[in-house]
Amino acid sequence: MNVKDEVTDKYSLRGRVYSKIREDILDGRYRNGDELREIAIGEELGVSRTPVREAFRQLELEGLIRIVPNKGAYVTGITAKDVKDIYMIRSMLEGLAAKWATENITDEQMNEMEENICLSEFHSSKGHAAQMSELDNRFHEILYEACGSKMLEHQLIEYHEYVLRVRRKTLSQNKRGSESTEEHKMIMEAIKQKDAKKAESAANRHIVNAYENMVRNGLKEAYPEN
Amino acid sequence: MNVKDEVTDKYSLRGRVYSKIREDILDGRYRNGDELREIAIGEELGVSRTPVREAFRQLELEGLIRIVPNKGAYVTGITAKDVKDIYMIRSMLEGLAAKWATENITDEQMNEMEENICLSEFHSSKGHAAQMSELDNRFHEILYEACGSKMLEHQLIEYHEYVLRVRRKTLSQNKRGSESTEEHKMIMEAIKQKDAKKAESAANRHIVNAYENMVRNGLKEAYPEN
DNA sequence: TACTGCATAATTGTATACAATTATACGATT
DNA sequence: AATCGTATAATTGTATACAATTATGCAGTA
Repeated sequence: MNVKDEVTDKYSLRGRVYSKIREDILDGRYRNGDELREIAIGEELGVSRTPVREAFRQLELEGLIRIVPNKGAYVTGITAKDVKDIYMIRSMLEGLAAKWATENITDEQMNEMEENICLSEFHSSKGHAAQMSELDNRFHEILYEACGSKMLEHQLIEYHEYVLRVRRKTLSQNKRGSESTEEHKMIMEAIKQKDAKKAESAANRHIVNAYENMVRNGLKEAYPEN
Repeated sequence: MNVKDEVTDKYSLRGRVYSKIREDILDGRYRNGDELREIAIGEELGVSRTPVREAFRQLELEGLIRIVPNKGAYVTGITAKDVKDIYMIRSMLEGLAAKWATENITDEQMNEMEENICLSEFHSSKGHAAQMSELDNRFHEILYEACGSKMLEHQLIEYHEYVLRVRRKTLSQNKRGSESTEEHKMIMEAIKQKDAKKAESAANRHIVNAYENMVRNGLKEAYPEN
């Protein structure tokens, strides 16, 4: 797949409609139990029902809405507990990815990981929040690619996307930045040493720490209790 | 939600068209790289392009096909390695579910689990393959419900569905039946004793054992190598 | 032969029309 | 007043029409 394809894909109507509704659910614009009407959403986005319906089917598969046949689509949303569960699940899977990466990472991926950490240390010291966020995302993407499993990569990307939205709700703060980079470094070094156990536990802890940081920054207040 | 809703739900939540195409991919009728044409599949199933397109969007989200805009839908399929990866991922998540179940299982769920194992022992001794299969599926469903996490349950059901298809490809054999029941019993007892660690490791091992049994029964021969 | 350019066909993307189902309003009946 | 039944409206499910894009075949040319 060349670059043009990727761009086309990303901005195609299909993707756009799906992404928009998904974002609105994860951002809390549509709330738990809200009924989504095909025509209303279509008009809002300037499209017909067809692309909206296709998006609905995807959202249902993802568990964000529930479609009752011949009745309608109802937002399932996510609660504070869901977010916690996702982080716990992700902690395990991220550990598995780190473990597998010790066997499967390529030299090129290893290099990009080291470069990523080097840059993170720089921008962290400067307090560049936007760059830090970008580098953090990229670190995890590299890890997912490096695990050598299409299935695990696919799964982790899905959870990571959840997290990107959730994080918007909590305050971004750069104190976590240096801690996070330090943890990335530990994961990277364990992978470099091919120490599977160490890589796994470091990745486990990293995600749990990220979650606990979010809780301290008002996650509970941003999501419904149940 | 009454019974009728559940039934309706079961057959349309993931529509008929989606299920059929998915099955055909997982059963190997469509092979890696095959191009799926909306009209052809629609005619085969006696529907128009609209439901087929909706199914395609879902299958793409699941990673079973890849849609290139304005070109077509191409089967991604699953390889022997994918199956292995899924089992390893599922092993971890099933362990997590068992761990969480020690805290969240209801008396009713515990009872059904015990009943399930009792029946499994009976049908195993009689060599009733169909009942064994049904009871095995149900055991895992109970475990997923009992973990008390919508997110984890959703995820495990998805993986479990994969497995249902995959298992068809390997010979079902009843020697595994008694072993499997024994393992279920260990998981159940650990949950009953609220021994989280024991429950987790027992569930981990159970899934790994199930995978190894599948390998012994010709999994590799049933799927493409890469 | 190999390659280019154009016309045609095939396929997907989107909008719309119609059918099936469900929700709602309102009058009749008790 | 409350309830039931029916007519109407609203909404979803599916099919089809048309537009946009891509694939294909073929004549012409070097």
